[in-house]
Amino acid sequence: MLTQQKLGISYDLFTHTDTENHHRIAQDFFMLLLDRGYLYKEAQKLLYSETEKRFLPDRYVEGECYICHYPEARGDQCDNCGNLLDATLLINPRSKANPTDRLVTRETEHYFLDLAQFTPALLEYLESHASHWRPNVTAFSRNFINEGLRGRPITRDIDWGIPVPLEGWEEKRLYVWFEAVMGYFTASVEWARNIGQPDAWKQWWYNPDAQIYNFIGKDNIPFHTVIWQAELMGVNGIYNDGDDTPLQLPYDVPANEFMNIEGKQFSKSRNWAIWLPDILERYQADAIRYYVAATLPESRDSDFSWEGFFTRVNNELVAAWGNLANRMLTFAYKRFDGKVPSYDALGEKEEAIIAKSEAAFDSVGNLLEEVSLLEALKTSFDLVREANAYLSEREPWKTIKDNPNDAARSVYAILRVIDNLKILLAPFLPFSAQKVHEYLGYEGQLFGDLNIVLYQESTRSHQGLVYDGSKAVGRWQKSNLQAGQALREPSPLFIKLDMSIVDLERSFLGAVRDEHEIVVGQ
RNA sequence: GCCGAUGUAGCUCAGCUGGCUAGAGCGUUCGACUCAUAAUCGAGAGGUCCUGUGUUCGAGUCACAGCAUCGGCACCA
Repeated sequence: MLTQQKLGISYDLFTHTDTENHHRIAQDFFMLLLDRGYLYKEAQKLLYSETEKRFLPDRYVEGECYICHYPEARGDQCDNCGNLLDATLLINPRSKANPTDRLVTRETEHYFLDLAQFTPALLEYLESHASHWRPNVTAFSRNFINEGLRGRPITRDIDWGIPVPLEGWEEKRLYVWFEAVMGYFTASVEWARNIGQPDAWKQWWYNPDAQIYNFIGKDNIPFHTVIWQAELMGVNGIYNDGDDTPLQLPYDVPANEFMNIEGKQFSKSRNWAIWLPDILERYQADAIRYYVAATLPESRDSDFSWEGFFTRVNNELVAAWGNLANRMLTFAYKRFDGKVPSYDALGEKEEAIIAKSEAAFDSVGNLLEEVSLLEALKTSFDLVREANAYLSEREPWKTIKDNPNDAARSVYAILRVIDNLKILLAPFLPFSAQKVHEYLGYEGQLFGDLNIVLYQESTRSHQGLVYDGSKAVGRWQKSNLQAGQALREPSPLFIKLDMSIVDLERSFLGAVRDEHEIVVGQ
């Protein structure tokens, strides 16, 4: 949470799934689905470890492949012949953790979510959203459904997690994926209660105008486009006192592809990773945010490289936007008596560039809504470049000598464009937006505060990251910058990076980490 | 193996329902400027649009086949 706070990622409420609230609602979901006939019971055979006294998931099992007789086949798939396997058919199955352990096949009973019942409704849901979804998400989900939905077990023989609320099922728990996605719902209920308006969550879930977006990685697509929808359809009307407004389904599930590091996949265990708490000690949050946003894997996998970080931060963020803001704020502060210049009238060029920056509120706003974040960022940066080009043409540093009014007009126009850009870029660069806001002489904070709050329930407590917007003055609105407004003394928005960071950061990749030096974020 | 996505300048990526003399940013070359963190501005060079076959007056865009990368394939969260 500390890391998210430092990065400026805001949530109305970022909470846990191990709360009483979440447990209670997840159990209510389960019972309602059961009552309505969307769950069924079935016995299945699984491998059981007599020493560990528990059933082992396939991934913890190895044995001889019953197809090609490769001796090291995994429980779910054989790496030699590539076939998907049934773990209970493995020859001489053994536990990975404990190879001498004897595994036996035992029968166990579980509840299954009967996804097949939802097939027509799910397909209809998909088709009605396909036009604004990313192609991969739609195609993948459609295919997942058309392959035929099977019942999915939603309970497990484990001793941690949410208890199954039925007599005789005390030894079993709800399957994590069945209940984890409910966090979207349960968190909103918790939030409503926390702010003292227990029904406020309905403005998301029972409001046909609300649009729910779930941001995920591509590996989680079916959970967020099929299973969660089925669960929601199944509990339609829950907690709504007989009102027949339908429970809202996600409007968009903009799954991202994967971001690699220096050409290879992230791996925590091999420390092929970037530790946010670490790099937040060394770099500005906005620099990190800029690079990640600019290389976001929106439609294909992308790569986080330190050389890329270095060049994009220096040549784009610092050189284009940071420099534009700094050069004009400094110029105005030094040459116009520390004030936003006064001018008699704006010329055509000034009107044009201001109008263009104002029009961007619509275009960038729309791009953000459709989650075209790369394009949204690019659109704002195009404007930055245009502002720089305008300055080269108008040259206020020259005109100020013999035509101060002309210079004033130019500087005013660009300050106003900068004021607009501050807001247009704020979703990406909130911290530097705040700086620009202050240098321009405004009061107050653009964004509210992110607080880490301790919540007490009857038997336990948990922390939440909570956004308090009461002090926020930032709005998605055009600038109304007043001539004569007193500026504050500016300084550069961003720190220019030294080339040495590239080799330095690369040297940390894959190296042994000294755990004592880790700044733990959460 | 099956399914899906992706494959376009050195790098990162746009190109929706076929009309492109294939675009942008960065890098690179040349020139200009000096208000600014040696930042900025202008001009130029740079591409058998993964491969092959086909449909079409016309294909980066459609179809089929293949190759490569990534993900999913249901008890891993």
